[in-house]
Order: sequence, then structure tokens, then C-alpha cells
Amino acid sequence: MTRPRSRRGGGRPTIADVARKAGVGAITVSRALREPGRVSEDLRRQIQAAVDELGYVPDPNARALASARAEVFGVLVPSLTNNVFAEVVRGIYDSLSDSPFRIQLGNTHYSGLEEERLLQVFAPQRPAALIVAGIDQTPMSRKLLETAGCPVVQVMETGPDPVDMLVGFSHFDGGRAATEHLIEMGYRRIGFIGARMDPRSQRRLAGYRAAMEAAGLFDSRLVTTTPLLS
DNA sequence: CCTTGGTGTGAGCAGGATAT
DNA sequence: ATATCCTGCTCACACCAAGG
Repeated sequence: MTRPRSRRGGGRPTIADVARKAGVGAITVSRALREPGRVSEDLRRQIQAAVDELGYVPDPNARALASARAEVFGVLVPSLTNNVFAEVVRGIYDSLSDSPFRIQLGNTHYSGLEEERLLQVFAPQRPAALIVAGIDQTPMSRKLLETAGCPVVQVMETGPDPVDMLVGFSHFDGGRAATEHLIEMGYRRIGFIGARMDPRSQRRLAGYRAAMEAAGLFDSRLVTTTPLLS
């Protein structure tokens, strides 16, 4: 006696059902849906009719299983309440709104070790891409990013040695440019206030300091910072 | 060349087989 | 009786082969 087919959801159609109905192979259905240009017009219509009739929607889990790639962007930011990163996350959501990709969000709380721990969770899930903040990853995180087998984007900053892609600006140059601008305007006692001095804040401070020293104006009493809590 | 089909892939699951 | 292991199956895709 054959045991009943126990398909999830009580009979949601599979690609094989569509293929049977359309009278083609499963792979032709897959191609018709993913790369329509590679299937003849007639077959495409035939397959689309079967898809519509059955209400077929590809199973994202099976797709991830077979492609060894989930339609997920892993996004790690240091903070969800800091407006800067809230904007970054919003931008990523906006960019992906018309795509099949979903976002898996992680909050590192400015901790390299937490970033590393999250990457150990995210990377084995074979995301379509990984987005991390900054360029100051731990050696283990760096290794995880390099071996993730997907595009990696480091945002918020530039640097000489990207894992893959960099989108950002030089915080050192930014700090220096802002300071030089104030110096050119004639100010002499220019202070620097920095809270929770993550590596990017430290580079902005270094840029500030470089400009102040170049002008012979640096005075450590004009600098107030609070340390990065971990 | 273009289109189509066959085969292997691998994590997770259900259910059967075997061990304790 | 319970625990553990094993087997078959699922799913969409990449790769390669074959037909027209």
C-alpha cells in the first residue's frame, strides 16, 4: 500500500504539478519563470497558463536549498536607534522593495565580538549578500566574510583593503575638512565632542586633530569624548 | 545555435528497522 | 518500551547532453 503524499499546506502545487499540466519537464517550468527568454513563446504561454490555473508559487525554502543561496540580505549594523543606521537600514529596505530579497537584520551594539557571533549565525545560512558597517571587523569576522561565497558590502566608510565592496566616505577626511573649514572661517578655539568613540569616531577625531595641528591650534583640553561601551 | 531534458545535489523530515 | 539509526523522499537548480 502506498502511503499518502503528505505535501505541506495540504496540497500546494509543486513545480512537478505545473510541469505535468503543461506537458513539459520541471526544469523548463523553472526556466520559464526565472529566465523567460530562454524558453520559446509557445511554451512560456503554456506554462504560465498551468501556473495560473494551479496557483503555483515557487517554494522559497526549496529554492534556497537547491541553490545553496537564500534570497536574504544579511545586514549587521551597530545600532538600530542611532538615526544614521536607521537611515541606512531604511535605504536598504527601499532598494530591495521591488525585489524578491528579504532582509535579516542584526544589531552588533558596536561590539566586534557580537558582530562575529552574528556572522557565525548569518553566513552559514548562505545569504544572497552580507552588509556590514565599517571596516574594523575581527580577524574571524573577516574570514567569515571572505569565505561567505556571496557579495559583501562594507558601508559607512572607505579603506585600503575591502573584503569585497565598500560604500562610504573617509571619516578622517571628513573630520579634517570640517575642521579646516572652521579654521578658514577664522575660528581658533575649535572643540571636538565625541560620544561612544567607535573606530569611525576615532578617525574623525584624528582628522580634526591633523587639521588643528597643521594650523598650530591643537589643544587637548578642547577635546571631550566618552568611551565606547562594550 | 537554440531549446529542452536528464542527472546529481543536500538539509530536513517522516516513518520503518534495528538496537538497547 | 524506548532510543537510535537508516532510508526514501522533497524541492529548485546547475551542469551537461542531446535533439531539431
